[in-house]
Amino acid sequence: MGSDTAPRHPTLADVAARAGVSASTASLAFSGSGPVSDATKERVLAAAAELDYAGPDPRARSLRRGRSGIVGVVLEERVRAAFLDPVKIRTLDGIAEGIAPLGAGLLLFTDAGDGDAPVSIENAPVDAVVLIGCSPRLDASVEALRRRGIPTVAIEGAPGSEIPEITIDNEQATRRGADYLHHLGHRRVGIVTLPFDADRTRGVVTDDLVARATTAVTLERLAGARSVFPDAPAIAAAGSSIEEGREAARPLLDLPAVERPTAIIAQSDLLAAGVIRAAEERGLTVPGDLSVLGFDGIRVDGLQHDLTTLDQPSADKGRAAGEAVVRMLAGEAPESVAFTSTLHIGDTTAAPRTA
Amino acid sequence: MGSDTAPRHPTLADVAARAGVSASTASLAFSGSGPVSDATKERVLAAAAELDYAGPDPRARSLRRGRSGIVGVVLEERVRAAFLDPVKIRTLDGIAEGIAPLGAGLLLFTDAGDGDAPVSIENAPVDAVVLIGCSPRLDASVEALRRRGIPTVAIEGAPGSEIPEITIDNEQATRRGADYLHHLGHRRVGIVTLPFDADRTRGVVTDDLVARATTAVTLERLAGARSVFPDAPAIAAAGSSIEEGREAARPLLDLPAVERPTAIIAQSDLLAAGVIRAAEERGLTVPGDLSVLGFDGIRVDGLQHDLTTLDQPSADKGRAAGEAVVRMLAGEAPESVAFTSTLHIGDTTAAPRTA
DNA sequence: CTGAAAGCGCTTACAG
DNA sequence: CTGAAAGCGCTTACAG
Repeated sequence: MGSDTAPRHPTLADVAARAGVSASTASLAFSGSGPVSDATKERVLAAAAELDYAGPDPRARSLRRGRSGIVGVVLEERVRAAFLDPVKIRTLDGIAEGIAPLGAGLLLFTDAGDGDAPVSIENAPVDAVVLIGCSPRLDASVEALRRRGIPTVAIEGAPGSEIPEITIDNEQATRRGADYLHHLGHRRVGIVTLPFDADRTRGVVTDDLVARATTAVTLERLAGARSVFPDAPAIAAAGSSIEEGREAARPLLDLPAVERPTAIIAQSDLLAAGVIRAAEERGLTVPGDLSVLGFDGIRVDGLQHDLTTLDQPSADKGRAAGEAVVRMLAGEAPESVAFTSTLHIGDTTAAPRTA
Repeated sequence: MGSDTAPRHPTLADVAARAGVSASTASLAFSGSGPVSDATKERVLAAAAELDYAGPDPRARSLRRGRSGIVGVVLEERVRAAFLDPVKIRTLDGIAEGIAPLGAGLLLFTDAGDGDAPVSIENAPVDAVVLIGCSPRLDASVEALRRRGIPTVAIEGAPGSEIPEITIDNEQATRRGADYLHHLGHRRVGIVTLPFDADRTRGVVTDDLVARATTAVTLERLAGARSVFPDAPAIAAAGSSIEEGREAARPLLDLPAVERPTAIIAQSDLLAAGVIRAAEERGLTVPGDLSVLGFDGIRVDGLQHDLTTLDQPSADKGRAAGEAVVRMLAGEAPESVAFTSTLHIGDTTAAPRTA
């Protein structure tokens, strides 16, 4: 017990001292952004090597420069949930591609609303942010980022805010799918929806739930379905997963045969896969006894059907968001981008048996 | 043109001034980590609200505190490539789960070797790092992180380094699969491998290539296969993808029928799927004309077969790495973890026709 | 409970 | 080409 305890890592000042130059000069030697003689530069680098100096501290550098070189991606809910959702993965893939010119890192975190977490919307050291997906907390997030002065772009669901949005035609696309079911002869149709709000309330979709909804995507797809089937009963799931779809389908499928829907419109492919599973568990065949329409256009692992669905360009959306970030960071004005989904007719829809 | 141009964001000092307290007190009011009277705290918060202050700057905070609250994940090659690889996705998922107690963000970047990029191994503002997967540049990465004093754990492929490793039984598992093929009666077996080095050299695997290899996983799986089939010809792919597998299978499948392998051992499921596609393009049936063994245990999108493969616990590996990070950050000594893969017998392997 | 001071490690005008 | 100085915005002992 005597001298220094923790073996402190060397700093630029240490390197400068050893090289016999000023800190400014040492800094220049590292950044290369100034006139330094080759001899001096060599001396600094040699000193750094001798001290096992790892290079300028990124924390100090980013404080001083005001930029961190990091682009944030804000996911709703837990980060790991996103890794289980093929749509999110494809979107992330697109973002990574879009921001590639930046050489920036991608910081993933959530808008769980905990501003005290080490990394959150309120305090993440990011130069720009992409908000992904229909988060109920979106308004608060956008506001927090505005206060921080951080360029932001939202993928889906920031209606009314000032930030650029990357969207798809949720309502029109769903209407197109619903129209198709209608043309096939379906009249009793059920809907399985994504969550409406931060609480992710499960169960029958009431007027009240709709009125208090904060998730634009859910509302838009619901409106599209109801524009064709105004009275279609809807059940809200708590998220986009096969299991949630299976649960949500229950009240619809357990109705007496004469009341049971002949078709179900699901707001995501994973939900649709759950609906199909629920139907098959009850001995119903798809599309014989029940037609099922999805949304997304992903391939669902293990699903034996070619799902009829609205194919949306997830990766394109991500890339557009990434490119918007690059533009904003360059001081340009980014623009919102709207993509279009296409109806893919698979083998999970057919005319109803009793048509 | 006169006064201030850029509408500077308010700082803690501004808030303190407006609240009529010192910066120290204002800081305390925000962090909550000190004794401040309720009245003062309220005054500070009110001043902050009036100034639209967004809270302490994370860059300054992390410089001062010495921690960023960010865990880095280093991927080989481009970030977006990882989003296309199911094994990586499952591993990331596991890491996210493992570090959940930290509330930390996950910063994804690559070890592309460009230390001048805004975010790289040399300068990423991270508290700890997980190196994922068999990177040829691993040694350099580990060394850079050691110099920076950043706790590091490697998933696969850091033999000989001082850092904890999360591994699986690559050699033994592959040997188990090869044994199974041998028992089925196969004697002419080909191998399609992952890359051996940073160059990702494609083509016939020569002794020279093996001698210069820097990717442990590739070598271990190769050794496992050759322990059963010492003379098996091997073709290296440039990555783990269906297309690479398809290409790599070509020289093996284009041999005259009497020399053509009756079975191919692929070092990943994606490569195996490519091998199967290549076989079917040539009118060969699997497993009738060719048995195919994979590695990973993922479901390959669009593959009509139930692949015989070595099922490895990717998510578990990620979680173990995340937990190791949490332990290191808590000052505990982490330990290496070795997982075991299991042989899954699907419908892509059978006795050879000429057995 | 509150304030003055130092300092985290670097970069950037500004002189020379 | 090089150096002295200021400051990025905060937090943390240390006094009081």
